[in-house]
Amino acid sequence: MQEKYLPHEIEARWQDFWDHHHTFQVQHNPSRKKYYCLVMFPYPSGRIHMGHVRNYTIGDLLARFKRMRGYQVLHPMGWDAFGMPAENAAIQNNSHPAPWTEENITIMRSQLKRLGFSYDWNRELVTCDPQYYKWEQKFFLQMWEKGLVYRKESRLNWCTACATVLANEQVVGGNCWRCEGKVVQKPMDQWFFKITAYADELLEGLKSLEGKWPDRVLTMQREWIGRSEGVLVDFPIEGMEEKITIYTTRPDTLFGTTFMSLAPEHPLVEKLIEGKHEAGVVRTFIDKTKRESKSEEGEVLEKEGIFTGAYCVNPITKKRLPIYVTNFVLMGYGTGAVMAVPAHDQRDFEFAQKYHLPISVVIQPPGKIMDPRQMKAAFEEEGILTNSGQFNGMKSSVAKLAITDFLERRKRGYKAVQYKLKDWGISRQRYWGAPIPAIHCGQCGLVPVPEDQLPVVLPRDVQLTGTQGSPLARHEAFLHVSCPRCGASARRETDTMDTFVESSWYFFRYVDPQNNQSPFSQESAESWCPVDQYIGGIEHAVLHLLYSRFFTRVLRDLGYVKLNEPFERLLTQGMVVKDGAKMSKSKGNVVDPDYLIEKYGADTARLFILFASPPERDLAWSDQGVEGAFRFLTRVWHLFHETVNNRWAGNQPPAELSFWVNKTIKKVTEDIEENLHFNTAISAIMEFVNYLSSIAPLSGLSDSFRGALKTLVVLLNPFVPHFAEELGSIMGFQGSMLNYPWPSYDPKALVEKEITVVVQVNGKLRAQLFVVPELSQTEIEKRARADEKTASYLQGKEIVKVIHVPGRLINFVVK
RNA sequence: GCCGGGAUGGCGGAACUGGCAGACGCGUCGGACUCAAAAUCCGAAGCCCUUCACUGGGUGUGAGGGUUCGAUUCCCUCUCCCGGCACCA
Repeated sequence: MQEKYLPHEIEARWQDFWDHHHTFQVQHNPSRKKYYCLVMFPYPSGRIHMGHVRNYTIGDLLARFKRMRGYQVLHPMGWDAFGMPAENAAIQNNSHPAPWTEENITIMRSQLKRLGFSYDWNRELVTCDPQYYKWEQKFFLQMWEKGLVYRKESRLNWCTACATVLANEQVVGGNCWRCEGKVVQKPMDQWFFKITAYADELLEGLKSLEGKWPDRVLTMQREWIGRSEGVLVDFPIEGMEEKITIYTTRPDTLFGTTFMSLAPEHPLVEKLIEGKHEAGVVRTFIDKTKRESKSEEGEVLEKEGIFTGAYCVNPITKKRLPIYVTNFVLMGYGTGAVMAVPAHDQRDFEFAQKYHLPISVVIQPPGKIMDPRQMKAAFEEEGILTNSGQFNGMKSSVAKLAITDFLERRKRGYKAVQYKLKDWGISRQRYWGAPIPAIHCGQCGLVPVPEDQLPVVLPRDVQLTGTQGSPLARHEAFLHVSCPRCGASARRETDTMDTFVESSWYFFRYVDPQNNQSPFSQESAESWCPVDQYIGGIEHAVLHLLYSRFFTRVLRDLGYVKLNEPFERLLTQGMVVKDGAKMSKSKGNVVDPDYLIEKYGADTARLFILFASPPERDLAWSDQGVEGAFRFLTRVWHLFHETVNNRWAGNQPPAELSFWVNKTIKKVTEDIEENLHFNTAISAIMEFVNYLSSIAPLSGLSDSFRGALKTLVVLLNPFVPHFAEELGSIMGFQGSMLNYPWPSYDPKALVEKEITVVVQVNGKLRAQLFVVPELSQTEIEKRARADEKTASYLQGKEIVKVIHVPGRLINFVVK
């Protein structure tokens, strides 16, 4: 055994060993229990950063631990390879996204290998591979057939100078981020996935994840879906056939409606103002609002509106209500029309005050009378109905039902459920993505690409300019096709899919990645899915995780899988921060993983990351902390070195050695398995090492001491695998430590022979007694009183009460 | 504004079900080794006061209050920090 701990030599050797012995390859075996451990796959952006290292270290620890616990573990890795950075880099370097992506993958793969992660590299997948996105195109066609895909006009950011669609984050202050050209809202036909068809199910499904996913992720998804129950109510328009339908969650306030608010884009507006002298000003107002509505994020605009000259009628009171177009009603939610109840809705209240519209109180707080003239704000809580005809005196909750019922019976209103969730727009006017398999035919309209023509391969021979729109639209060979239905010459769809589509199902492909007959066999999916532990950043709390849940249900309904939820447990790890900020190039506070590996080795990096904080919290980087981790490994190394070289003379292991061994096994096992608190597991190992070092001189030659070292090596294995493999082989383990079972502990060995009982007087610590666990209260009390210091506090006092917590403390309450 | 999460030494963090607060690590200080330094090893330490010293006492988990023999832990009020949502009718 080397005297010095030489991480590089050890790590290279064991990485080779694992490679040659195919240690990480896994084939499903129905007789063994399975564990699918997945970390969110990376975008191949260039090099691995500390966030990746943290993410993958946590996954690797669990994968190795579970394997030692007797599971067959699926632990795959791949690349989320489509996306804009590749395209931007290509534009900048006048090259192509493919080689850029491939080079990055090569670099990052070798970095991951140097960190010693236990991936089954045979299952590696790359989403820009036609053999991958082929199946995605197939899903698209099947979803289309099922009515889950549709086209709709929607407004996009359009740079007039580049003739390109921009993502929201590429619009800077109303201008293009690249050329600073003017950005306008351009309506374009877009492809959508009908995720709203699953809104209720996606919401309901969250219940089954309680306790297994972080609460805040569940809350965020719940709010994002944003379900509300209410009523659609029809308001007849004076002098017109049409009605205005509004959505409200407060039918109990219906009697308090004093005007009507329409969104500027509401389809009835034009009809309402037609031929009226208000038409001109209303149009001007709408134009102005459209320009301003792209307001800065988070800013609440001053409420404004304009009277249309038209009136509608409250279906229940028959009162005549002026119709306004306002800048605060959203077309995208509900019906784009709102019954305005200024007394009980703050927005309507502000608007009514500004434009001197009547305020009518119909809900009174219990035991109070509100006067509209005195009100400073709307009363939005529930209360007792007033000025509401036959519903007077009812509580809001009761009146809601009663009024809804009343409206339904007269066919003036209907119960309705609304969601904030919108359908998923998947069209991207971008080159580097999976082509949408559709054809535009002059005769037949939109025609799906026949399945046997998949994949629709993204052509490689394009020039990216960043202007003039998608290069696919100029690629003659790609563009021109004959219509699969009528044979006429037709045009291929040039939009590509949102890259979130690839990541919505990659976890299924891993179970059977080489399958060229189907996306994956049902059998493999049933064997491995769901993912038992999913690990990734909180930034995906809504989008990626929601889309994956949606896709899983779609694939279930298409007959591919039998599950509802793809990810059984979710761990969202915190950021890696340094000097109080997230590591980033612009802040200049990045620590390069390669540098770390060169200086200390992968095991030190892994140990520090796991030790520095619990996984869900942010990790504060500390160079000295890394030193500390390295120092710990060196200390352990020396402990083994001295032992195998018989440097210690003693052969008398203390009685409590077995207690220590068992206590440490218990603590480490439970911390990993139950709480995923790796930092405390490591501190338990450190305490164990400290103890072993302290007894080494008197017991280093004994078998039980050497046995304890063996246990230590096994416990260290998931954390610092190269290190543990090396010490394991020195201690006589054959092959990889991964094939050795995780140790169990003996509960009998955990029973202590002597315990500490704390003596308190009025809750203040005064003495400690060292006693056998079974000692009676009377005896403990006697000994406590015999203690000199305790006695001095009891002197001259009356003992009111004695509290004895067995095995812990005795407390004298005195006066 | 609404909804979450959090606040513990100089720092990262620990503490079972309400029972010795500060485990473990970093940093600091003192000592050993060394010509010297680094590395390593041993030891000290929440803070304040007290004692020549041994010691002794008080106080302490963001602030204030409450429940309890006993509160980092439970309840109420407040402050600050982080995250999410934000005209959603």
